[in-house]
Amino acid sequence: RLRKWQERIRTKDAGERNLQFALSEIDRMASALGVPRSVREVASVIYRRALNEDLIRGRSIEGVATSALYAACRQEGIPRSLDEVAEVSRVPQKEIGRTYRYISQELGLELKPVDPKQFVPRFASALDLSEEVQAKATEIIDVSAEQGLLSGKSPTGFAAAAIYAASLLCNEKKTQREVADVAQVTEVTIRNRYQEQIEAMGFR
Amino acid sequence: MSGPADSIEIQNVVASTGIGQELDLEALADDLPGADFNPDNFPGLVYRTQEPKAAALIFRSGKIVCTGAKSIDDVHEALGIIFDKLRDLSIPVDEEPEITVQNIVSSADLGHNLNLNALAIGLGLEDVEYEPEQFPGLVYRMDEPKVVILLFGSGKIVITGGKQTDDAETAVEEIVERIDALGLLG
DNA sequence: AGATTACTTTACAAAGC
DNA sequence: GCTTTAAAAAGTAATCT
Repeated sequence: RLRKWQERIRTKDAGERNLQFALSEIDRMASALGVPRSVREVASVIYRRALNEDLIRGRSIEGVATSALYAACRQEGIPRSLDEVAEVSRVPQKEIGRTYRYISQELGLELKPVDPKQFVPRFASALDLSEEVQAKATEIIDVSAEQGLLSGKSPTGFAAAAIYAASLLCNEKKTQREVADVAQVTEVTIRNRYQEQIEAMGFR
Repeated sequence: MSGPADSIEIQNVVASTGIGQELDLEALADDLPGADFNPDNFPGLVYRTQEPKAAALIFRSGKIVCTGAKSIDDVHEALGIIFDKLRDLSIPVDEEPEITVQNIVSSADLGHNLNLNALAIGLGLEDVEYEPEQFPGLVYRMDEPKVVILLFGSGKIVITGGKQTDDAETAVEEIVERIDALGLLG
């Protein structure tokens, strides 16, 4: 009985240490990504829920913690791409995506697909673009999405192309390379999306 | 009436069987021209048939997995060729080993572009996986028939997980009905 | 700036780590 | 969980000319 008692304490301590580690990792990654404190708290709640539902069995703590943060960013409307999250995590992108899909399903998060518009303010400010360009990019996304061009396309690539197009239209030109770098997509993707969007806008 | 169901094409059939006899894969790898056997990588020996085109994974236990065939008839034909090759090597093979179809992969065309965003919400986020950052297709798990459907913006779809020949047709009729009910089918 | 090749997702069996 | 095999869908990416 004494053994059992000691084991319970040991297990409890180990669990407590794991939880502390996960929460500190969420904090570290959130800082590196520059996400607000409120999002870290949402991420912590998601992680604790995953822990209570026993979703961590067979998965790495770091993987679940990273996925919780990725999900929290989406839930709060300030998404980070999987690439960005993977950069500050020690878990490979593929595992983060897989774990996210799993906890999202099991916890019934029911997050809507990422809206490309939500990347515009962050990408545009990283490129020192004006409010005018942001508004134009947002308009381009709305118009081209309404014409069915968004289905199956990566939200970051879609946002990047719209920002590139808007920068040209507003005479604040950024090169495809510059936009590609902040959005973590290739110039080829920007070129392909840009052509479709310009046509949808009735330009060209 | 030509509808989406008429566009269904079987792309791949996965089946399993067994010859009821243990095998020495090292010896078989030497006797079967074109056989690939890397036990360090994978315990199965890989053997490909040209006509019909298929790939078989042959295991030490005598169990065999056949994949890559374009029809159930092709599966039987390809496995028949393999059974005969083994018999030619004086390996006793059951008269008519039972062949079980494990999975049929089909493609089809709904004939209209799809708004995957609206579809994800309309079909119910709880049954749908749509992460365009990771993959351009929307993943829909259907209970009856029990299949998984990948839907793309072009209206082209993939149906997989079915074991019956008509699972794909039933699934296509069902998904068309559900999409239409949402008013999301052109 | 193309073209090519390759990787992402789904399902499934097999034997073994 | 992973390993291997096959095939489709469409998007993205790396590499070469």
